[in-house]
Amino acid sequence: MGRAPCCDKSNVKRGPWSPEEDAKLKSYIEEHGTGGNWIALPQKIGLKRCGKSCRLRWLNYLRPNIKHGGFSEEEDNIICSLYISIGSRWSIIAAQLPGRTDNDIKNYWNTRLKKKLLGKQRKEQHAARSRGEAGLKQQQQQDMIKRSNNIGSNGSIDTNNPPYWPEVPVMAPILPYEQQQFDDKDHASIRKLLIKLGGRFSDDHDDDQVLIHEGKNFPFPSFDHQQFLEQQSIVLNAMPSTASMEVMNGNQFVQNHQYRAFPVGIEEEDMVFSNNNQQQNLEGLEFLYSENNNRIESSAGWGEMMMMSSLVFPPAMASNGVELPPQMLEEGGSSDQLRYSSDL
DNA sequence: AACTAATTCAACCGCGCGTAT
DNA sequence: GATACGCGCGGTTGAATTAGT
Repeated sequence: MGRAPCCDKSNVKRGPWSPEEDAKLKSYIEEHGTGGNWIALPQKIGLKRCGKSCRLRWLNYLRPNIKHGGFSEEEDNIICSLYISIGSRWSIIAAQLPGRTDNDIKNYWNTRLKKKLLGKQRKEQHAARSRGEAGLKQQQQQDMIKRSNNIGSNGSIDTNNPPYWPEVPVMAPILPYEQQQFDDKDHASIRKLLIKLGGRFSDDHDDDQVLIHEGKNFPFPSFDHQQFLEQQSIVLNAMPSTASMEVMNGNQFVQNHQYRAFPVGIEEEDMVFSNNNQQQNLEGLEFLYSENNNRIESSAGWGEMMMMSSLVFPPAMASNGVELPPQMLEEGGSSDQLRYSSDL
């Protein structure tokens, strides 16, 4: 035999609460309290609601000093810390965050925090894989330099032997959130990552502050965009678009720089587009360069332009152990091909 | 502007537990 | 000890909103 329902479902109102219902419930509880019996409460007030529904409405929305949204970094860290030690005990976690309800925290975790954390985790895995492929990439970089010689000093291209475009790597498709499976393995790996981060969502130091900046507010002058682009323009015309700072791999601060780009020697009007929209969207061709490992992290583009996503930067950084021949910089990196945004 | 997909979050559901009888 | 009942919790649903095409 099944469990008896807590109320007559056919005789109670369901769905969103009206302001009138809210007012009735709020004023009654503020004046008389709950009386220790939620089931009997709606009858006393004259509400056609299930007692459980009244309780939920009061606890999650009507009771005083409830905060909605706008979770702080500190709250994120508390949630993550507690999640490590006790798991999805939302009511206990909520008890540590004044003004927050278990329902709110649960929703926040499921819709945002978990995703944020999984994104961070996948980035770490990606970086780890890339470190393993460093040797192979170095070879590709040298190959690219050789092929770049086929760009003439006037910017024209030897069509029989065009500049090097590495093949686009086969990547696992990024599924929409609903199609991603957060099974026990994911749950375990999230916990593992959180433990690694010391229970904090953000792995910043106590005396450091993690800052996310975009566009012209980017405050880190130590990265020389002009020099960087001059070095890279053997392959690309590029201009800085946006930049951000984040923390990866525990304590290491990393600056990411986003650029708009197209190959050197290929002017905008020379690009082959499969439709007009792509031409209009040329400005949207972007890639993200990570100072951390001297490589492109990601890109956004259209149609044929997606080949950009596989570009490996020429070994301009000393850590690669390979240096660009000076004449390459002169040939490909002339200032008229380099567009630099002073807005940054 | 219209349509679709993705995201958010309030509300619902059913189960386990504690307590009164 | 057995039963009934209400409370509280975590998981899930679906409407509303927002973002993307």
